[in-house]
Amino acid sequence: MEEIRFYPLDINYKIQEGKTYVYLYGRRDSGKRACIKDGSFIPYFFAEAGDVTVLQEIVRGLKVEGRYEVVRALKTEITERIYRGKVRNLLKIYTNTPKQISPLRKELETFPGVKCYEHDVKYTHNYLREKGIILGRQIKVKGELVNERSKVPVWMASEMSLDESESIKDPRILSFDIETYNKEGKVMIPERNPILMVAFYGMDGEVPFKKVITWKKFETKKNYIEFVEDEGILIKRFKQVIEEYKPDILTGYFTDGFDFPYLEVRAKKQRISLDINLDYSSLNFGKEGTGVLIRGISHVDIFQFIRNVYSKGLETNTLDLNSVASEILNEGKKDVDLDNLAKVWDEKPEELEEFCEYNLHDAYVTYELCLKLMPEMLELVKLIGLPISEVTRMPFSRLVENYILRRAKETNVLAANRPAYDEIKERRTKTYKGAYVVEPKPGLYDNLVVFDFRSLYPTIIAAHNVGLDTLRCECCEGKDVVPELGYWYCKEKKGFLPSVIEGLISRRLRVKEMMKGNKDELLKARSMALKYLANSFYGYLGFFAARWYCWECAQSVTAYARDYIQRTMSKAEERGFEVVYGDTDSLFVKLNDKSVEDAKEFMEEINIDLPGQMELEYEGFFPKGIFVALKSREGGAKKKYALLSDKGDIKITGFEFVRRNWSEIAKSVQERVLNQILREGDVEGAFDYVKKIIKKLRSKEVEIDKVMIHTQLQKPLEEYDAIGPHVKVARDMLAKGYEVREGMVVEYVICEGKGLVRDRAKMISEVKEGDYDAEYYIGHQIIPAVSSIFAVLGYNEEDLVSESSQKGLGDFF
DNA sequence: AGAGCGCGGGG
DNA sequence: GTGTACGCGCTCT
Repeated sequence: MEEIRFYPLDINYKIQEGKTYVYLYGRRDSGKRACIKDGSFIPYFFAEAGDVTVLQEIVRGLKVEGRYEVVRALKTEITERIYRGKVRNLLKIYTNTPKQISPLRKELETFPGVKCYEHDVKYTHNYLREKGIILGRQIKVKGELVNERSKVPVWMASEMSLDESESIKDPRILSFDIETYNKEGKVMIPERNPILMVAFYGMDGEVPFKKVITWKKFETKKNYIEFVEDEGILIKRFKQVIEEYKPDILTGYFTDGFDFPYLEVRAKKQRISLDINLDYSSLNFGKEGTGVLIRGISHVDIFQFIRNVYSKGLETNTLDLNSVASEILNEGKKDVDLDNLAKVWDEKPEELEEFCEYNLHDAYVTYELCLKLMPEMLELVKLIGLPISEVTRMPFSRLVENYILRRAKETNVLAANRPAYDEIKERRTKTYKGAYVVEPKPGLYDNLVVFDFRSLYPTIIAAHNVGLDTLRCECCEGKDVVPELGYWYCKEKKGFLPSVIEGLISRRLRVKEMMKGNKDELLKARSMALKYLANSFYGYLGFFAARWYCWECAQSVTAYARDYIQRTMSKAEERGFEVVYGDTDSLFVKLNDKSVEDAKEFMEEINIDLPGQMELEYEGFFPKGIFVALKSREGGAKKKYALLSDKGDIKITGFEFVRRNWSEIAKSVQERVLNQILREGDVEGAFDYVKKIIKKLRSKEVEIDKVMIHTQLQKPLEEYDAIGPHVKVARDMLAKGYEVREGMVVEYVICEGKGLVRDRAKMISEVKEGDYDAEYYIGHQIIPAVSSIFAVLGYNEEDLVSESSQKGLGDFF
C-alpha cells in the first residue's frame, strides 16, 4: 500500500465484470502522469411514492427488460432529502451500472404516484460531488498499482482524502493545428482532400517545443520541419508526438469542429486507428456538438471556451483566431494566402516553407491563448469541480446548473429534474417582458458613456430572497411585494438558490479584498469566474431547460431591477446627462457638456446610495455611436447598435450580416457605411456610396463574384423537404452532370426572371458578367444591410432606391 | 404564421 | 450525457 498525492484533471468510467469503476486521470505531485481507479461508488437514483416502504417491496421484486440485459435493483434504502424547502422521504435505488438506471426508472414511473429523481444526473459528476473531489485540487490516495493496459500507471484506490489547499500549477500543454489540401476555398471535403501538414507547439521547461510534420520534401533550414513519406505516416507521427510529449492538456482552435473530425475521416481512410486515449482505445466521436473528448488527456478547444465564456468581455464581434488573438495577445496571424496552399503544394513545393511557418504560428498563437486563459479556465474548473474538457464546453446555463448541483449535494438538497420535452415546450412559450427599460432613441450620437449594472441581478436575488422555495410562502404574505407583480418571497427563511448566490457574492468580495494591493493573476481569474457565475444566475432562472427554472423568480428580478434602474436614469437626467439607451444591465448616456470625469463622479454618487453589493460600473467612453431601431418588432427595438471606442475600434452589436450566405457586395457595403459614418462622421458620403453601388448594380457594372451567394448543402440532396435556392441550384448541377455531394458549398447568383427566388437562382458557372437581377440584390441584400442605419438618420428606402440623384430627408418608416 | 434550414469556427 | 435542448434570420409553404 502506497500513498500518493495526485491532481485529478479528467474522469470517466468503465464497466468490468458488471461493476462500475471510476478512472481519475491527472498528474502526481512528482510531475508524473497517473490514473486512479475507484470501484467504491455505486450508481443510484431516487424514487418518491405515497408510501416508500411499499415501493421498496415492489422494487425488490422488480425485473425489467433493459436494452441488453435484464435489470434489477442492486439494493435500496429509505432516506431523506430536502425538496423545495421541505423534507421528503425517498427510496434510494442502487444499480450495478449507470445504464441500468434508465430502464428501472422508466418502469417505476409507470406505477401511479411514483416519481423519480436524479436519474438524469451524470454518473461521473455525481461521483465527484459525493466524494467532494474538485478537479484540479490535490487529493491523497492510498492504493496499489494494478496491472491494466494503460499508457499511465493505474492505482486501485482504497482510501482517498482531500487537500483543498493545493491546486495544480502549470499543467503541461500541447497545442496543434492541421493544414489541409483545399482548392475550393472554404469548403471542407475531408473524404477527398488530404492533410498536408500538422504543427505542434509546447514547452519543455524553458525551451519551446516546435514541430511541423509534412509529407512533401523541399529545401529548408528550419530544423523543426520534419518530412515523412505520406499522409498515413503523418497521422501516425501525430499520435506519437502526443504520446511522447505527455500533455495534460491538448489544445487547438476549433479542433472540435475541424481538426479532429478531419483527422477522423483521414485516419479511417488510411486505416489507422486514432488510439490516443490513455487506455489505448480509439477516439470516440460522439454526436456533433458534444466535443471531442480524449480519455485521460484534457482536450481543450480554446474556441469553445472563448465562445461560451470569454467572448463576453471581448470587443471583437467575430471569433476567428486572428481577431481573438489580436485582441487578447496583441498578435495576429501570419500574412499568408492560404488559398494558394494547394497550388503551391502541387506546383511549387519549394515554396512550402512559408506555409509551414504559418501552420506553426497558428499552433503557437493557440498555445499562448490557452496559456493566457488557463487561470480563468482552471478557476472555473475549481469552482464547478468538473473536468476542464467539460467546463470549457459548457454554456453559462450548464455552468450555473453544475455549480448549484454541487451545493445541493452538500446541503442534502434533492436535485430538480431536467424538464421533459413537453415541459420545455410550454416554458418556451412563457416569455415575460420587462427587460428593456429605456428603448434606444434611434440616431447618431457623440460622446457616449456606457455604465454597466451587472452585479445588480445577483444582489437582488440574494437581498430579496428570490427562489422557488421562498416564493409565496405562508408566513410572509403581503410583505415586500415585488413591484407590479404582487409576488412575495419569504422573509423568515433563506431559500436554497438565494443562499447559493449569496455564497458566490461573498466569496467574490473576499477575493476582492485579497486583491487590494495584490495584482495576482489567479485572484483576478477567480474573481472573474465568480462574477461570471453570479451574473449568469438570473438568466438561468428564466432558461427553459433549467432544473431550477422559475418563471416568477426571473420576472421578479427584472421587476426589482427596473425600480433601481429607473431611479438611476432619472438621477442621470437630473445631473444633465442624456439617457440614450438602457437595457437590463447597461445604461448609455450622452455627455453633452459634461466630461468623462463628471460621469465617473455621478457613478460614485449612485454607488453610495445602492444597497448591499450592488454596483454601477464604468464600461467605457465612445466618441461616436449609432443606434438603430428594429422595425417589425413589438414592444420596442432590440439591441442593434455600433459604437466607435476611444481606441478607434468599432464595436458592432446586433447587425447579423457578416455571414457567408450573404453576397460580398452586401457585406462590404454595410461595413463601409458603418465605418464612414462612425469614423469619418460622413453620413452624406455613406449615403452617396450606397446610391453609387445601387447605380452600379443597375448598370450591371458589379462583378459576378461580388453578387455570388455561397450556401452549403448540409445534408444529401434527396433529404431536402424545403427547396431553397441553393438546393434548386444543386439539383440543376446534378442534372448537368456535375458532382453534387453533402457538405459542398453551392455558389449561385440570382438572375432576372419570374417566380420564386429559387427559380431565378443559377449556378455560378452558367452566369455571365452582368447577368444578375439588380433589383433582387438591391432589395434583398443591400437595403436590408443598410436601411435601418439610414432610417435612423432620416433617410428612407425610397431615397436610396430612387433613380433620381436627388437625396433628401425622408420619413421614418 | 410556421416549418425548415444555414450560420458560426476551421482550410 | 443514465442522451431531445443554441438563437437568429432567411426562404418557402
